[in-house]
Amino acid sequence: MAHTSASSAGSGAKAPDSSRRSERSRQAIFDAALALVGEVGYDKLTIEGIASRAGVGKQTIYRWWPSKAAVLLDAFTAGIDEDYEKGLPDTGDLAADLKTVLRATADEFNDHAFQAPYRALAAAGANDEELSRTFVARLMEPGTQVYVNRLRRAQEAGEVAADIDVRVAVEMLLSPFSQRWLMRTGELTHAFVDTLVDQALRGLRPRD
Amino acid sequence: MAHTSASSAGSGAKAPDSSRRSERSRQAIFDAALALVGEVGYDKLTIEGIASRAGVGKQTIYRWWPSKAAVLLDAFTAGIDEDYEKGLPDTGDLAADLKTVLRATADEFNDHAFQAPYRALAAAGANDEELSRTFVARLMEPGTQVYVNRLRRAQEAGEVAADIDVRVAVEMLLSPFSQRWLMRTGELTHAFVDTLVDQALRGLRPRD
Amino acid sequence: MAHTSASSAGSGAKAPDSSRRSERSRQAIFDAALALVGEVGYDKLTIEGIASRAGVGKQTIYRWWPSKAAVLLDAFTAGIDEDYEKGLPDTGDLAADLKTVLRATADEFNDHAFQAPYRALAAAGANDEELSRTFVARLMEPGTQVYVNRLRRAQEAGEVAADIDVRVAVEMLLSPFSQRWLMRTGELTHAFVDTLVDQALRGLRPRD
Amino acid sequence: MAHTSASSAGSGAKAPDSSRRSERSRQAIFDAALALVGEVGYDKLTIEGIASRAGVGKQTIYRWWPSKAAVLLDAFTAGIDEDYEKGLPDTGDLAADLKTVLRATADEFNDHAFQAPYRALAAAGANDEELSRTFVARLMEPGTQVYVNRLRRAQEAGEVAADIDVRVAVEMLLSPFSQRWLMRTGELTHAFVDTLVDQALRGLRPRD
DNA sequence: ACATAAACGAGACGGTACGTCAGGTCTTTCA
DNA sequence: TGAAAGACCTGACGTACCGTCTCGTTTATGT
Repeated sequence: MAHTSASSAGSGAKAPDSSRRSERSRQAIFDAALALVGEVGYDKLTIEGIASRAGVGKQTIYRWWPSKAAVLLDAFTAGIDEDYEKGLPDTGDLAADLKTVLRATADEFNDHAFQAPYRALAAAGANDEELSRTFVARLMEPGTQVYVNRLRRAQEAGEVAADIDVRVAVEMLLSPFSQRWLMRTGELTHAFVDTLVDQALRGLRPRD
Repeated sequence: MAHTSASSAGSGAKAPDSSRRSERSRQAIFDAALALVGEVGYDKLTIEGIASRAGVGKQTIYRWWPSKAAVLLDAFTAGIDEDYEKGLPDTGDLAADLKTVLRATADEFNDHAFQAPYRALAAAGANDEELSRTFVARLMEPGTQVYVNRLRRAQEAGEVAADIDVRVAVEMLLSPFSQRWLMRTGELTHAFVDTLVDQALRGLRPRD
Repeated sequence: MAHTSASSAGSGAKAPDSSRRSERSRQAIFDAALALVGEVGYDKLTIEGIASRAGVGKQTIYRWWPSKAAVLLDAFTAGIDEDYEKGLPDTGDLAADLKTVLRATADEFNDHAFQAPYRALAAAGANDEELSRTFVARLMEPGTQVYVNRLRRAQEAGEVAADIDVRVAVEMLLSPFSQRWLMRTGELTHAFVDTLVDQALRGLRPRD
Repeated sequence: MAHTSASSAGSGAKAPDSSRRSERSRQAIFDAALALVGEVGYDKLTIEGIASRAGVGKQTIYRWWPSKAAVLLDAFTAGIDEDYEKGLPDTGDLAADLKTVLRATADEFNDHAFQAPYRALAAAGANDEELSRTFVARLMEPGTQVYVNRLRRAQEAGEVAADIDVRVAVEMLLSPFSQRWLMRTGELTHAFVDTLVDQALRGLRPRD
């Protein structure tokens, strides 16, 4: 998977030659950024700190990224590199499939190493429209899409009513989850996941 | 409604005498903070900027608040001061009541003056656990509670199935709304609100 | 002895009623100022520090003195209160008399408690003309004058040549002493004092 | 003559790379410091003021000097850079030679542009032992030494008695001069200089 | 293999804001 | 009503980073 910079622009400025880029530095910067955001938090994460920890000149960061948020976004997505192509499991039991996946996701979101950068990026996105578009497109949208696809298939199979807006249905499933985590309004337990799936699916079934 | 400072702590440090506090300065700081966050955004909002705009010494801000986030939170809540006691309307038609209120809320969230501080606080909360607790308790929880109450009443009236977890049901209603707005994953239109309410209620009805 | 403020001015400002002044506070301020200048040095001596140490409001200091230098000057002179009226001893042996007094003075100047405030005042005077006039008039001039008187008497007795400028002669005796101490260009030893007196007197004797 | 920074130390802190130093900034800082000390006086001289006037970041000053006194000392000595190697004139007439030089020095000390920084440094030195050592070594000692050398030569020529302590003799000549100026105890007129030289030399001559 | 040009590490630079300290003024409260 | 207490506005402190800009030093072709 290619990880282009978060800033695609570069209108007038002379672009650096990315073929001569030091892979070594790039990786060291990612490692440093992720380590530091976990240690000191996003607010105290600095370009200087990353450069110093990575054993890299500041200019090497400024040459390739426009902001610390962009660095972190690239670092995080490079570390994820997950395979959305498989899609959700489809055992025929929609509720069971959703519970399986969401329980696993809950465990992931409860992992400390994962929290700091993800939270930081979500927060930075709230105040920076361009960043949030990239964040959503790169990280959130693919994850959402697999749910949409799974529900679409269930809909075709008659498991879900035809007049259901699948997109909204997925949001009803995932947003309470994201919201609890991001705003710390509640724990992400397996019990919560189960209740969420059960109640969400109640409304999707075709009426008699 | 009393708005105490976001930092209730005061462990070892000697607290200033709040009875001698200048109400004039307090109000000027709130006005400046809200105006500036709208003009320059949260990241470029500075304590110095607030102090200067408010015609106030920096120390007067540091004396009463621990961070710019705390200032903004107090400023924002002081400006809201809304009356949650009335609760949601109850015309007997749950769907209609919810649509009415959520459409109005959508309009409010689409208002520019409201966006900047709210977004900023939500974002700051993501990286600062203590702040997020205050933010949730002061701003989000009361708003959520009125929905919980309304649904509880509907449940008692038999409009909503007895085995429904009302809290989760409210989250299914409100989180997609908040999420769309915060992450900019979609527009907050009246059509979206209507679909959301309709699909959410589908699952709540008692089964035949 | 009356200790008027170092700033005699006070042209337009309404003068406080000095008859109602708290002698208790005044003394506490002097004690605090002298103690602190010895502990932290002149540069880190602050009005707030003096007020706090003296258990006194800041305004009580600002009411009666215009600057920390003025406080210190009053504190120091109040603590000295020496008796210049006796004048120098006159045993008939000018050299012996001078050596006796200057050796004692050297010991005094080498005393730590004496150094800090005196140095501080001399330094402050270098940059503040008005203060230096007061400092000189109150502390240096009286001390110089007793030497002038003693030499004048010696001149009348024929021990010192009639065409000698006594004032300059005294400066030749005392300035090397002060200079060494203030600028730390040398030690104030008894040997130095003796050499100084001997060489200074050599030029004063009437010529054959 | 090389003018190294007043802070020779650099014990634990990592020293900046002086080969990359901006000569432009260095000179601008000197100019600003000297101009400002003349305009506002030493007490109101601030690092921020110097930086701003010099068009320089504050850190550029803090990187190279430990205090405003050190800046001023370097600025002043860089501006002097005088040539002590020539020594005092030696026409064979000691009194005339001394009067010539001291009259010129008196004129220099009466020059306004010279006064502010020199006074400031002398004063700062009184309260800061390390600074005073540098001040004396860099500015006062070389000036004193040329007098010592001249007198030594005169002593060898038999013009001055062999048992005279030349160092003390020079102090008797120069200290009254410095003292009058620093403490403002008198004017530095040519008449004063002449009297001083004449009376000082009276005691130096070999006895019959 | 060598020249050359770009990326690189390092870090000085002009700036902005930080959070703290003290200055000097003003108001409130107490004895 | 003088003095304690201390909140207030002001402004400088010394520090941390910002983003830009040289400096030599690799490094990686492309002739």
